[in-house]
Order: sequence, then C-alpha cells, then structure tokens
Amino acid sequence: MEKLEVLTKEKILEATEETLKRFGLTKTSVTDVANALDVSHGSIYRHFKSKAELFEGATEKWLDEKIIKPLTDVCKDSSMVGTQHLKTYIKTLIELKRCYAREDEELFKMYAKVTEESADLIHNHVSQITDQMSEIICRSSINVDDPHQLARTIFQATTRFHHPAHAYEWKSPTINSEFSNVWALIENGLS
Amino acid sequence: MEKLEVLTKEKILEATEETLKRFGLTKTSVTDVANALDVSHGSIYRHFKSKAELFEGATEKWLDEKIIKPLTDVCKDSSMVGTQHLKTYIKTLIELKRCYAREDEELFKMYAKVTEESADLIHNHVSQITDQMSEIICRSSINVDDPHQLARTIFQATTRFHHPAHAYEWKSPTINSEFSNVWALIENGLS
DNA sequence: CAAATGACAAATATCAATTTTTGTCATTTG
DNA sequence: CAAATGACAAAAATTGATATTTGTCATTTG
Repeated sequence: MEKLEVLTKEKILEATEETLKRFGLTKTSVTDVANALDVSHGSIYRHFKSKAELFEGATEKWLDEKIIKPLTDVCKDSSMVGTQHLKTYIKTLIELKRCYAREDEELFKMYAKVTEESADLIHNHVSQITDQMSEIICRSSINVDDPHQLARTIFQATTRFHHPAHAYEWKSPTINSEFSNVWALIENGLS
Repeated sequence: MEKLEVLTKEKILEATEETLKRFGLTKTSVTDVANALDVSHGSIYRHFKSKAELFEGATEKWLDEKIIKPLTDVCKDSSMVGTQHLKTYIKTLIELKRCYAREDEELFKMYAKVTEESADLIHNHVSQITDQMSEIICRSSINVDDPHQLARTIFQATTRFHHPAHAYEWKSPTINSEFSNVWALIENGLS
C-alpha cells in the first residue's frame, strides 16, 4: 500500500484535473480541489502560493503529458529525416492541439487562459518545442546559420494552426489543406 | 448648407465612431449614439436592424478607411515590383494594424470583437486583402499556378503579425526582426 | 407617405447586500 | 517539528431587486 496520507504537489495537480473536468474551468475553486482530496484548502497553499500558480502547475503538467511527451517520441523517431521529419513534427503538434481542443475542452480552456496570463510558462513551453525542432533541423541536411532561429521562425509561420486563440478556425474543413499550402511554401524556402 | 435634417447610415456610423471614442466600447449604447445625433434610438433601427449590425457597419467603415484605403495605394504603386512589392504590402498591413492597436484603442477593440463574432465581415475583409496580394503576384515574375491561393497562404503564414488576437505580442521589441525572418523564409519559398 | 417618434415588453446591465472564495497565519496534531 | 488545520480578513463572486438598453411597432409629424 502507498502512503495515502502524504499530500504532494502531484496529488493536488491530479485532483485539480479531475475537478476541472467535473465542474469546468469557471466553476472550479481551490476549495473544490481541497474537498476532492479531503483536506482543508489551507493545505493547498502549502504547495502552491496562489490559485494562479496552481492552475499554471496543472497546465504545465497537462502540456507535458499531452503535447511534449508525444512530440518527444516524434523527435526521437529515427525512421524519418530532414524536412519530412520536421513536417511530421509540426503536423503532430497541430493535430494534438486540435484533438485536445475538441476532446479535453475544460483543460484546453485552462491552457488557453494560462496562455493569456502567464507569458513565462508559455515561453518555456514554446522553447521546449523549438529546441526539439532545432534538433531535427541540425540532424537534417538543411543548410542554415542558426537552426534555433529557423525553428522559431517556422513555429511562428504556423501560429494559426497551433495557437489556442485560433482554435475556432480549426473546425474549418479546409484547415488541413491550408496547412499543406503553408508547409509547402516553408519547405520550398528551406532548400 | 447641407441638408442637416436627413438621417443617413453614414451619419449614424460617424456618430458611432465618435461615441465609441468618447465612452469606450463597453460603455457605448445605441441610445448614446442616438443622443449624439439628437434623434430617438428607434430611428437608428430604421437603418440598422440590431446593435451588432451597427457595430459591424462601423467596423466595415473603419477597416475600409484605415486599412484597405492605404493598402490600395501600396497595391497601385507601380514604383515597386515582384516580391519587394508584396513585402511592402504585407509590411504596411502589419504596421497599420499595429499603429491602430496603439493609437485608436476603442475602435480597434470593436474590430477585435467583431472579428470574433462576425465571420462574414472578416471573411470579406480578408478577401479584399488577398485579392490585392493576388494582383501584385500576377504582375510579378513569380511563377505560380494559383496566385490567389498563394496570397491566402502568405496571409496565413503571417497571421501572428496582423491578427488582432496577437496584438499583445506586437509590443515585443523583437517583433520586427521576427517578421523579417518569416518573410525571408517565405520569399525564399517563392523562387 | 416616408421618416421619425416614443411607448412598450423583453433582454441586459447595474448596484448593493450577502455569500463564497482566496490567501494568511496562529494554533493544533501526529 | 513538519504538516495540516481552521479561524480570520480581504477580495471576488453571486444574488435579487432595480434600472437601463435593446428591439418592435402603432402612432405622429412634416
């Protein structure tokens, strides 16, 4: 049997996710999360210094598990090379965001909210992605001065397809062909 | 002397702009606009069938005067050719949006709100821009199957720099160099 | 008779009273 | 003594009563 009695950040974050799914982003209070754990809400503040920080923690965990982990697999995948690998990486990023916007609505809303409010956390998330893109670029035969800058530039040129502010546009039936066109233009520019 | 007594759409839209600047987006009511014109608010509804339509009308006028008109001048400017002309066009678009986000805050807020709510109007605005881009592409030596599709693709790849949802990012000191990088990538892809 | 009015109902917004939530911290518990 | 509690003040959200705004339309006006 695990030590059920010790309250950890991880347990609080899990309870936060559950509570968000149950009550929704706007209806979830720190007290609700504490109730789900059968502790006083004061105990939460021993681990997170504000509600904002708690939600940032939950977003960080969510982004790590749902977005970064699968992307790391794509990054490590040695069966692909060059622009093909890079395209698959970006396409996976876009499809993951689109998938969770539909299928994990409340947690996606939390992520969208944190994106507007916590520049630091999102900057870090973007860095993780552009670092991996940069790695793929380095392993490729793409000739470029600054692989990391190229990664950031490609990330920015595809903003419409992965930034949560554009989630409402992802329902369009032409979205895939629009990405194809943007990618074709970028890929042309890489040679 | 003009016929001061006839109430026209144009006069209502002018009063709407003034009232928006005076009271701000959230504090402007149809009644306020009617008061500014010394008419009953019922008269407004003879010309616009709802407040939403009134604000859409005001946005259309604002976009036309502040964005489309100057862009038309750039489009017609025959002193430039090819990708240089196209770059100047997009750069002007981006600079105009950035300028009005700063200097015409309340009307820009109205435009941002309408962007979220009236897909039709924005679709039309985007079409005007991509039509002009397409014209520039046609006049250039760029070799391409479908100039209009290329225009849309370039427009989408630069979303981060002209879509109002990203206005908060335009304050960054690196925004110009970021656009330069994206443009360089696109331009490379055009050859 | 075309244009504007103003009375009206329904939908929204506002305000102040009340409740809940957030965040702190002195005290308690194991 | 480390971890959790629960009492507390301050901030924020909710509620319900009131006022404003939106939208309609029968009537008035020029």
